[in-house]
Amino acid sequence: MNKLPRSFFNRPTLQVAQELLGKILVIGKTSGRINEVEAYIGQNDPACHACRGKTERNKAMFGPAGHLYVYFTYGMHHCANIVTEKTGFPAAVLIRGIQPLEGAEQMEKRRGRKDHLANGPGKLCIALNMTKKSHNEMDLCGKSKDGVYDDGFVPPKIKTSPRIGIREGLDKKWRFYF
DNA sequence: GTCCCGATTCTA
DNA sequence: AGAATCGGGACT
Repeated sequence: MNKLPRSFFNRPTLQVAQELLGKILVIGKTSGRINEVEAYIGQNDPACHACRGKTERNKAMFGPAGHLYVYFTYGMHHCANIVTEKTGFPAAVLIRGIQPLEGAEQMEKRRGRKDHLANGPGKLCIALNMTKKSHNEMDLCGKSKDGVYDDGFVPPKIKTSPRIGIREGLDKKWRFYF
């Protein structure tokens, strides 16, 4: 399996988002195939956390591509994104769903159930044990095994829709899944 | 310092 | 349809 290099993420976000579908996200001893993502792009995207500028929370989005942007929301959930585009341009791809591969048993334990292990951004962070404290700003293109891998899998026809759970920017169909 | 609400999830 | 639950960010 090839680990995706920083150059993969340092490209237009919509392209990165679609090409992430079918790739394998590895975090610690758990992994899964990405099957749902959303793009959040820059200061002109009203749904993007960075639309009103750089803050302590969203600063990872302004950093180099290939790093994680993990944030805490609704008082109880974490969501994980992979930063895209050049340093200084705030954009990222939210990972909304994966099909569990390695460590499924561990994921079942963390989730406390055997189904719906990682079919949502909050659930996925629980399954992979990702938190803001431990994973925000982590580099996925470094020496560590954590990262995104290509095993040659080609996803079926990609579907699109408006992004989930937002109030503005519903005109953009930046959710991709299969 | 205060106030409002969220890129969610689960249950009823 | 509604609750759970708390930190960030906009604003006083």
